Amino acid sequence: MTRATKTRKGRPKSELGPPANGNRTRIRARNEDNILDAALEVFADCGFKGATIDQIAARAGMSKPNLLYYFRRKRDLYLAVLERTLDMWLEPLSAIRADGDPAEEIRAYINRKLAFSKLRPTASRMFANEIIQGAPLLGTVLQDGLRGIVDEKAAVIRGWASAGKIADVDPYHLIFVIWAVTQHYADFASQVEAVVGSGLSDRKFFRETEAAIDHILLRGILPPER
Amino acid sequence: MTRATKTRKGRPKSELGPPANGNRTRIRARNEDNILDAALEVFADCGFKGATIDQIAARAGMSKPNLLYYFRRKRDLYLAVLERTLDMWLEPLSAIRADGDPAEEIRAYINRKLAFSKLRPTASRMFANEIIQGAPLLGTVLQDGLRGIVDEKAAVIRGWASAGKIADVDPYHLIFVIWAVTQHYADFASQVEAVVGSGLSDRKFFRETEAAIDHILLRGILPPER
DNA sequence: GTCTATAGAATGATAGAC
DNA sequence: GTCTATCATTCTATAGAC
Repeated sequence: MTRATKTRKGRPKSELGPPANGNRTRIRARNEDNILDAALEVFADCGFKGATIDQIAARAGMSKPNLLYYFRRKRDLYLAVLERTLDMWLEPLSAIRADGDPAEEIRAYINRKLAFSKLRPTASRMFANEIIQGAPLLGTVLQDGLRGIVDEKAAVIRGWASAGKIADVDPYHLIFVIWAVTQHYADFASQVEAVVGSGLSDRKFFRETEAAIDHILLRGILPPER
Repeated sequence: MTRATKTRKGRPKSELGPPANGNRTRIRARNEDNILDAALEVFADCGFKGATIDQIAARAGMSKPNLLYYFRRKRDLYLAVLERTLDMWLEPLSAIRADGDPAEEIRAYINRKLAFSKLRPTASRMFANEIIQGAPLLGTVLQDGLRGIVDEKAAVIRGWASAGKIADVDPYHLIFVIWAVTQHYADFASQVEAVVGSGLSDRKFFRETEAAIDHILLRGILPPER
């Protein structure tokens, strides 16, 4: 009775306005980009339910019905935004090379992930919002895409640990720690800003953050002379 | 024209139902607790805007108007929930002793914070939700209470570093790293669960997590023989 | 393709009986 | 203190003119 999953036809969802008779205009591409950019900001600031189509349309410089011409439903727009940035979110992990220098590969991974937090803090916050609430809309989409690549890279790191090239730490926890630390500076930027008055967009603060994280995760905080 | 900040009288907000003529019943205390417990769950799962009073009332086992008898506005309830758990959130940091053994104090702090993530994951997620969106409702309440204690403990940690008792790392970044890592296992539990199939409520996984975090943050991941 | 107008649903909050 | 009934608002989404 509840759970009325309405007309779910076999069509590729979350896509396109009316099936045009052959038009793939440049104006469409530009408007869709504008909408996705605007939606990212608003969803990150307000969450899915808190964001309104009016807000997003205003920020994209168009009317609400006009926006709904490109994305028929709010949920379609939400998922389109997440999917557009998913590759960027995964890329730093994918780039880990099994044949590189272990410590240097991990340091480079940390730095790539921190660079993502600097360049795309809004995308990071939107993902964080979705995951904190249990990924109710993204569902298994992210999770499925995630587990495979994480397992693969965890095996690589485990190999390094077995060979004594790095300390013997659980590779999954190492990955979680790196995610946690690097994303913290994007997701909780308002708190960081409130405490120290700076964020990653400040070049000096970014360098200090990178140095501190690299030091702590690679060398720990015990004094040099043990 | 926009921004119609309506009748904001000088009354102490976020409090109590009708100014009773002297009743401070036990039933009130019990109902308020039930409501706050239910609200915590729903706000953490859905965010402020996504949560509905109906949902919270149903989970608390009462009707919507009855809930609104105790908390006149949704926002009042939201802030009451956050305030009720704020002390618990800050306690692990407050407990750091300047006269203890530095490395052991920091390890104990990490473990207290991780224990909080295990015992109160929902409260952690609700705070995370609020902060990710820029703390629009909590405003300066949390930030003011936070900065003082953080500055104080950062000075303690800096003293340890200057004395060579721990490595020379920026104390603020060390605190941020500890927050990030320990809270990750509560806030992003759905992601952790999706990747490794466990969470902090699993005793074995909790011990492994604690060991891995302690190792990485205290000793780093470079191999023992440098 | 873009707009105005509006339908239809959900929800925060109140009134008033009991 | 608790309930039913309801108002008023906000919002998603659609219809249809241009």
